[in-house]
Amino acid sequence: MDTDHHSEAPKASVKALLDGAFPVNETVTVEGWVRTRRDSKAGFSFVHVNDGSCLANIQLVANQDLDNYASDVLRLTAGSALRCIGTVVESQGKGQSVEIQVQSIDVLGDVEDPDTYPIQPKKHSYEFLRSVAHLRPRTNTFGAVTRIRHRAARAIHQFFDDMGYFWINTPIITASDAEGAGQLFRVSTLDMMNLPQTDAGAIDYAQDFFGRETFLTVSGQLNVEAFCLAMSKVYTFGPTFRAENSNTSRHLAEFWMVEPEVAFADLADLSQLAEHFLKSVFAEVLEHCGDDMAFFADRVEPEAITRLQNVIDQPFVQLDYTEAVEILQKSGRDFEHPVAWGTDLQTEHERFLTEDHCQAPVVVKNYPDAIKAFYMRLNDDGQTVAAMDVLAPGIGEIIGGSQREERLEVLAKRMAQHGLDGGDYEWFLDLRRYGTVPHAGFGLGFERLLNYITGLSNIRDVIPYPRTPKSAPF
RNA sequence: UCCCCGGUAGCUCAGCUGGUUAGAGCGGGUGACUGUUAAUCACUAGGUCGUUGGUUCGAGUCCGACCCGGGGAGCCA
Repeated sequence: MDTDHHSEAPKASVKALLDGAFPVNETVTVEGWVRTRRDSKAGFSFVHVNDGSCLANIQLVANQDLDNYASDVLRLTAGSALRCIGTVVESQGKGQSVEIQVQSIDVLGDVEDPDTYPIQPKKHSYEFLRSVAHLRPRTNTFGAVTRIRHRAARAIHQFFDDMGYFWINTPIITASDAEGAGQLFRVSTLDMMNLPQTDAGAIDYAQDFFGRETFLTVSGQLNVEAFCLAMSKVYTFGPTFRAENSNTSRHLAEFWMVEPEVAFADLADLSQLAEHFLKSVFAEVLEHCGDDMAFFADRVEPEAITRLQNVIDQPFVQLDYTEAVEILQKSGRDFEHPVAWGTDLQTEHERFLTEDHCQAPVVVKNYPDAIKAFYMRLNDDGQTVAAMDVLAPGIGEIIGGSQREERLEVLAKRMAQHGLDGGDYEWFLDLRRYGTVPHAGFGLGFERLLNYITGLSNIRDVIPYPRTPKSAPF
């Protein structure tokens, strides 16, 4: 337990101390960053210290008889880093069960200019905190986000592991565009000031690093399908890149996506998987991040905890796209965008369905063929595909998925209709030539999930370093 | 990319229809007081009002352009 050769006292995280892992009268080493300091002229100071292990701080009580009381303790300000050796004692004050009676305190790093240190014990705007992304982990809010993000990621892996899925690390660099649109980040080592050209005057990508055009992945789905049709149950969980000029609170240029892919499964199996998946992750977060969730319920979104519990307790509402259109048309609402069968649901329509009509997560299934991607399975009606979106109140689309087109002829025809070059996708068609089976999968935006869990409304506040159009600092 | 809104002290903001030396709270410093809890009280330091043109006797305030940020829309996860 004692890995610190500077002292004999075992290191104690703030979380362990407040959990009662160290008995009263034990001598421990506490390390962390000062949040607040209050001095008593009776001859001692209270120093609240946070080490990120939990939301709460540990209170140090430092007496004036310490050698460095005047020189160091009285000069501690928010953000100072310290190591302290002290005794666990029952607190004489209210607000905490135990505190540390300091035996020695060592300032590891003071704050150069306390007057301009950005993180103060006060409310800051999220916009301001984004401008100090390297310091915002020291705030209560971002610390809580960080712990919940970790727990949710862990819960996702746990869920799939329990269900017999394998985690597949699909490539970040890819030559294909899974969405069929020009929205990719180019990966190149060519000298942009001196681009090699072909005889025809085009850029000669044969001279580029990979000998062809390459991009950052927009989805691991196509690659993971190959493993699905061998391992049966697989998923990806990794960074994803979209070069869309989207300036909203729900879009990032770099985000993390979870994409399960299941063999021998249809759309009904998939929507059931999505529901179990979300419920499992929410339950895990509620169980393990109680303090952090209580913080969000108190400061950010009063319903943060209750709505997660409601999702866990209630079955998701299942709607056919056609049904959803009818509900919207009969709603009597004066929508800005008209509702018509054959057009995609607009944000205002999705919000009505999930926030007003159902007041719960909604699974909308079987969309018109024309508005969905080429790889989605054509239904027997010849007009719709076996696609589904899971819509969450306040967030909108959180999951998008489909049963995949496993029939070679139908897939080839759909690819041609979408103008996709068969050559780059021959390997994808191979999967339909050799032992094809019905299979299905979905994509979940990890940050959107975190927005829903925490109640934070901006996606830039649930990822450590947000990348958005015209913005990639730090 | 489109439509709105904004940019004043380290932070959060106020500053009316243009008018002398631009204000508050928090934070910082100093002092008082207290087993304190984002303590309290007093004093104090701190601002080329996003940039740049223009209108005017006079611009934080009005107009144009640009930069940056936010909200909404589209696209999507």
